[in-house]
Amino acid sequence: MAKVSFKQQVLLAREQAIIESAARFLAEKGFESMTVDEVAADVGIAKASLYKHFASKEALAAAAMTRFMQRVQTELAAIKGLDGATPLQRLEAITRWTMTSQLAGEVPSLPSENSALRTALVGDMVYMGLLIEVSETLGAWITQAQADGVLSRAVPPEVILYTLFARACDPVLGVLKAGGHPTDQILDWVMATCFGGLLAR
Amino acid sequence: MAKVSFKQQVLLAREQAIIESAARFLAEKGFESMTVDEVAADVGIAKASLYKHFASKEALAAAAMTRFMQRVQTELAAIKGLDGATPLQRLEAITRWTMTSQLAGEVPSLPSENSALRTALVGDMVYMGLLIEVSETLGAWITQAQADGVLSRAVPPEVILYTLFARACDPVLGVLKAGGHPTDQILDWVMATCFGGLLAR
DNA sequence: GTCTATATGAAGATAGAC
DNA sequence: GTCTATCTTCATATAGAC
Repeated sequence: MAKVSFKQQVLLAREQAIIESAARFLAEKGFESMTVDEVAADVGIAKASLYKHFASKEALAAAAMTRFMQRVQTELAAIKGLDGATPLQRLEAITRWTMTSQLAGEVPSLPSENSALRTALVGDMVYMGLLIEVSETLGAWITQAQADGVLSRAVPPEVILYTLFARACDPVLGVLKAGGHPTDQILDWVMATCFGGLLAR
Repeated sequence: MAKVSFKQQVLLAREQAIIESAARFLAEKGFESMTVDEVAADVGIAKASLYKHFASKEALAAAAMTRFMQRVQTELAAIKGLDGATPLQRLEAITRWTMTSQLAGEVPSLPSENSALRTALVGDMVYMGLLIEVSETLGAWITQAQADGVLSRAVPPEVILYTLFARACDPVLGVLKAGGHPTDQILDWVMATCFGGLLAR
């Protein structure tokens, strides 16, 4: 374990504060609408100082996305530790967790296909590594749940994986929240439509 | 019927061309990333000329959104004309149609909650009027399908309505398209996950 | 209404003192 | 590393001739 001086710890803490702030703005208004000025102002530092920590707006956003993926991974590790839970229950657990995060304004909205951020992310080894690990964990649960016959076999695992990712950013959550519904109620509804579907059962 | 001179028709056609182009860029890269320059260049006119037609970028985007809503309404009218179709079948038809449009790059991605476009849209009487009409049509089918027992009664009609709106812009479609799957296959998969849910039936 | 040319402003990024 | 002040770019929007 490398020794970390007090000064370095302060710097690291500041860096975390910057990422934290960026993540919130990213969740709130998206990459294009977020400005480096407002992030710096929110943290309470000069913009030039921020640029000492991150080379570009893209790098900053990538750091925020990476931090979120790390949290996902941490949560996945906790869910793996649940003894006796079925793969399906684990999938439901992580989905509910991401939705909760989204309602709390903690999920940076995923960039649209042609975003500058997109390009930066696919070149980010750390982020891509995390993304792959998360995908593999989910993928294993999905195929197992399909084998168990509890998850639909009408669609390939790939489609289920993408759907779960997409639901973490589902705009329906925000609309219902704006409608004044309680959080638990919203979660139940959206989980029901996601897993149960719109058709009656 | 007011008489429309030839000159006016040419202008109207040009205006339609502008809207058409804007709609494509809006679908491709979103409101923030779309620039008035590229729209003007795409249409083949000077930017200043475009501003003779539309007062602002927001107004242009609003026009594109409005045109899309008009198309939705036209499609809804056609679906209403289908004799013997159940409300559920009509809902499935319009959903499949919007997804098809999305894959064709014809659906302007709906603005995130804190967008400048959002503000412009809620103040646009024509757009809001169309949105309300469309919502009422869908709402009627939804409640009827619930009463028939074929659509889930575990969630209020409101949630189903929002979910259908959201699925018209589902990023899963684009990801699967990028993955090289044929359009019909994609439609079947996403329709299945939307209406049938992820759980086995 | 269409054009060329330009004004205006916002935002990403940097220079240079401390 | 942090700051103030500045540079640069680019996108929205407009002026003014035709």
